[in-house]
Amino acid sequence: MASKRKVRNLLALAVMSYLTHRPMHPYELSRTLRTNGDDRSIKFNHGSLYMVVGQLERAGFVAAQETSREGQRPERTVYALTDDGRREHAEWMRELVSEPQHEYPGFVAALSLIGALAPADVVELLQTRLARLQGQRAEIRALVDETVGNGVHPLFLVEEEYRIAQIDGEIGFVGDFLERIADPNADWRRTWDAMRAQTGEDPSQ
Amino acid sequence: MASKRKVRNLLALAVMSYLTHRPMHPYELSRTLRTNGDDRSIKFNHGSLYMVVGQLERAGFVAAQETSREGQRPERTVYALTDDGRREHAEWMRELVSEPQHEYPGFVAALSLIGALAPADVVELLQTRLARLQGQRAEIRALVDETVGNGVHPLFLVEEEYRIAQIDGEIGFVGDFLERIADPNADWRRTWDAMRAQTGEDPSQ
DNA sequence: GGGGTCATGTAATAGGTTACATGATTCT
DNA sequence: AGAATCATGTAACCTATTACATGACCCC
Repeated sequence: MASKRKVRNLLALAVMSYLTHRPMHPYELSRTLRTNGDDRSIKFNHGSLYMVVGQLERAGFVAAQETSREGQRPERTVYALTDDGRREHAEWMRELVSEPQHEYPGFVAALSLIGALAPADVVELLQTRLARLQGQRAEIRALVDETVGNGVHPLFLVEEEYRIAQIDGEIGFVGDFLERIADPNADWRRTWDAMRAQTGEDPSQ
Repeated sequence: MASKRKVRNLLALAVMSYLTHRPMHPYELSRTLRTNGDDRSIKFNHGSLYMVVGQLERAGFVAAQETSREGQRPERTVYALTDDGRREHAEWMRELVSEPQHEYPGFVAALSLIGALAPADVVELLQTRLARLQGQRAEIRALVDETVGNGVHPLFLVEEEYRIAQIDGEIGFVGDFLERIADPNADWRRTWDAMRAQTGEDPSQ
């Protein structure tokens, strides 16, 4: 099922999404994505956009429609979604919503190698993380509240609610982990120290 | 702070981590990563490993130490961590543990564009997701329990506990979201339908 | 009317994945 | 002894990011 999509970059999904409504030229897409704040959810930079549009064109999901000129600005190529593109877009969306994907966040990588650090250090680092997580949570909450205050329905910010749920899960995990290793006599802490003694690590780093 | 690391690929972090203990040649690294199950936490494929080792060498974090030959097998270059490499490794680990990074999971992208799908459909898709999340959770739990049953201390699987915490957060979120849109007369559901009527979407897809 | 910034895109470079290649070992 | 798989690496090909380029508009 995890089909071999011809274009995998999620920016392409956003492009197809906007082209569902009406044809646009790349720069307009770029603007729209930025002002809609989609760049909080999808990695985006100016250069990649043109690349992605090119890929979509080669894949037959969008087609150049006309090249218009307005005032004395350079010519712009307007792209429209093809029928194939419409199908691809819907299918991809459905897949993303229904099938959890295996991903590789940096924190997971670090956790899997955490034995390399001294537990006393890790306690400090995790406390820092905890504070920052709480800060991020507050920022997101503020952003959502402000936007909703301006009359936007929370449905349009549901991805931010998801982020908050993830942050809360992480805060819980970090708290638990800290409890297990903060006390120098705790089981986990002793195991950790013992392992590092074995492999001959410098206990101070 | 969020320094401009010369090598950003997380696979490089794992490589440096293993080279902390002793010098190895790339193929041995490859084997070790696989058998230790690090490929669950760090994206890994055979080809990238050689690339990453090359990058690390150019950056001065590892150095070719000797080329050994065993039996009639091809020659292998053994790499050792340099002092710079040791510093970089420790610093990077500390950064990853203490600073939450902004990342771009596929589900967030889909959520931010979710308005393109019909709410009735989304209900179904989310139910499917929920079931799969529960399946994944059970798999991870089983893996952890089995490994711990074999005498491995749970400290060495802490990244899997983190995954479970994230999945639990996601399950909670999806459940809430479903409640908000499952009932055709719920506030969210009506907003959603109204928006789609405005932009003239086909209600059946 | 000159200095910023907006609008619009292309080109150069670096990063990552897949495919290919080849001798050694093991299995039947 | 031929087939399968392990061991080991290189090369070709995409993908993605950064840097460069250039005319228009706007402010003082």
